[in-house]
Amino acid sequence: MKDLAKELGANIKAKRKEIGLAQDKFAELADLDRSYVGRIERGQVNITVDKLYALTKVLGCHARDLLP
Amino acid sequence: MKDLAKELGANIKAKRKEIGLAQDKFAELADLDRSYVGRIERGQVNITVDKLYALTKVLGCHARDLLP
DNA sequence: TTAAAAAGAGGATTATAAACCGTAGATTTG
DNA sequence: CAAATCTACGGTTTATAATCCTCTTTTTAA
Repeated sequence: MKDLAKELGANIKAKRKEIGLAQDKFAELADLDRSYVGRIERGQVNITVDKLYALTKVLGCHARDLLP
Repeated sequence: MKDLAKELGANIKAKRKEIGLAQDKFAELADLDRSYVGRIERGQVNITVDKLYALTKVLGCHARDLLP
């Protein structure tokens, strides 16, 4: 599970960088806590499917593109 | 979110049926509670990514194949 | 080199996912 | 038909996802 979260987090972060969006702004747009988004990107937490969708919506991609 | 869970649940159920696996046995193989798997299939709960993977592992498919 | 912006990190709390109990109702099978 | 099997469904409890708040560290730009 730890690997899964890490890979997913890395993918999310990469996508965010690609867009040139600050973590801070990213969290705000996804209506999530900034520190939590940080934990997600670092792979420290196991997120729910609806949070995953909240993120992909902002990133402008599909969950498929982020899952390992 | 409710729609998301419902669609995901329906996809999981369909895949399980396809394999000819009982919900009961399915839960056991995925190491999840039987009643909880029932709720997942009915779209009543918002599951975490690692539970999603636990299910796909048993179903012999990828998360991509189940996500709406 | 420094100030400001951005990301890392962690404790404490709240919300909710997931487990653990069961019973009722279908559906199938002998 | 009865018995066995499978699913729906709900209440309660436990584990943990997610929030909120704060401070530190790193990065970037001036």
